[in-house]
Amino acid sequence: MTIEREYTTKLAVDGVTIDRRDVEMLDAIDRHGSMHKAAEALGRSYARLQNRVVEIEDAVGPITERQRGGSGGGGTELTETARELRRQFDRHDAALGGVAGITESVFPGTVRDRTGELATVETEIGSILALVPDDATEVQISVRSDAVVLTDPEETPRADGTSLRNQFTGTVEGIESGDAITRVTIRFAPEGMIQALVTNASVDRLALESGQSITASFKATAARGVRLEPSADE
Amino acid sequence: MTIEREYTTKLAVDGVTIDRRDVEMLDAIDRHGSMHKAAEALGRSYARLQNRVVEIEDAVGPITERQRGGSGGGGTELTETARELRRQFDRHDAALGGVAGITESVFPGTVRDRTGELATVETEIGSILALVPDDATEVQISVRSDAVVLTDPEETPRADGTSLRNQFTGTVEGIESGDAITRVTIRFAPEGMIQALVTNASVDRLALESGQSITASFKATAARGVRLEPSADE
DNA sequence: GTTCGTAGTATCTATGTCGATACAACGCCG
DNA sequence: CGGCGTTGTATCGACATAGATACTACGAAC
Repeated sequence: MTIEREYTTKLAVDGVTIDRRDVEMLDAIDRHGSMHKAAEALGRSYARLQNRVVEIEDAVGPITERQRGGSGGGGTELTETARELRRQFDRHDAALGGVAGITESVFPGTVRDRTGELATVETEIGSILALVPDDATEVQISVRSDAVVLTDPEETPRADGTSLRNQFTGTVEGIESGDAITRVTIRFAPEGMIQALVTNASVDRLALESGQSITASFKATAARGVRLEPSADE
Repeated sequence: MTIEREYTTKLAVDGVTIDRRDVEMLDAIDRHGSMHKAAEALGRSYARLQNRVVEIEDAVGPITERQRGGSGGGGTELTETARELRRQFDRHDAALGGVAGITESVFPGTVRDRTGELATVETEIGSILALVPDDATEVQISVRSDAVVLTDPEETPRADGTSLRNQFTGTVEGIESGDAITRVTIRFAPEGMIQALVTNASVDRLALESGQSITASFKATAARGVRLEPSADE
């Protein structure tokens, strides 16, 4: 059973929800200069596409300047609003894509102390400071590998000079290098492991190799807890 | 125009795509012990719900043990597979929720050097090492505030002792404290700004206050570029 | 004033999803 | 042996979405 994490990106603006299809529509209008050509290029019906443009404009204001008649019969141009929507969508989509594509390290544990949404969670690798949902006590802490910072244990700054609240020292167990990015697997004392994504250059500078001692740090705000034992009976 | 970033969470397992509705269905079955009661509790029709269970099982194997007849008429229990699906979904959902809810700092810039997906991007605050799409040259770099590490400039480790490839020193401009988390805004020389999410405890330990000099660092793998000038004409 | 390619609008139809309904099959229990 | 509350299955209709089609309106260029 192979599980792939997926998602769909949306923007809720005023009254409407803009999805990928809408953004592709705006893109096509921008490229072709008319809604008719955009519809044809996308394989959509002109009528629906035009309706959708009006629907969005009713909610968020003008996203197009549409002209009928005139040289060439008229045409449609995007407004700056439309371009801003597209940029926002692309950024959000990239952020979500980052989450879906990146490995995470998972540590089951139990919540000890709590201050608001922040809590100390007891796990197999030690205490982790993380964001956890309000009512949870048994949780899984998950840490995105692109949030894990590696440092030489010798030079790791004193804990009070940084906002990296979680620091664990272990040994390098695996190194998988790509074109520019390397995935480093670090093993802690009993059986915990964490993965870190770092640039190849960082691998060189830290002179990482298997068996070496290394410190992995991550921020409390980058560690998220998910309630393990589910939903209370209602 | 207020824009809210939204998303829908999905898991693609073998042949099917499992969404929030499916997970809520599994949850209800688990709580009530039967598909009939689950359907009633969810306000769904039993027929559709049962069809969906079979549909999922055809793709991923048994997610329930269903018994008809017997004491109480029978009932339905979840398998461990179903529980694992639910945990995966919750983790993924939490990760996506983190992205959607967190502020990002955005820096427009132009790509200089590139090695695979990693590139040096020239921005208003200086050179940023970031992940950028293959064909882009004009990009927006966006940095999640929960990935920004704050350090005392005096104690900031030498750049070659860490995998934090991007370091910028500026002055604290704003501090907004919540129950447990504080959002710190840092201003760089000309006009660039970045936001960092840190624990309140970190604010204390770094003795953060407005006007103070501070170093903000983030990993190259946590900085993502989005193509600004869109899609090539086709 | 005719032409042309566009915008704008209304209506019909196909499609897919889901609830509603009805009924058979099952097996323990009294 | 009948009752009961399940699972299992088939069919119908409601609803929303979108394509297909047809027609009007527009305005510069020729």
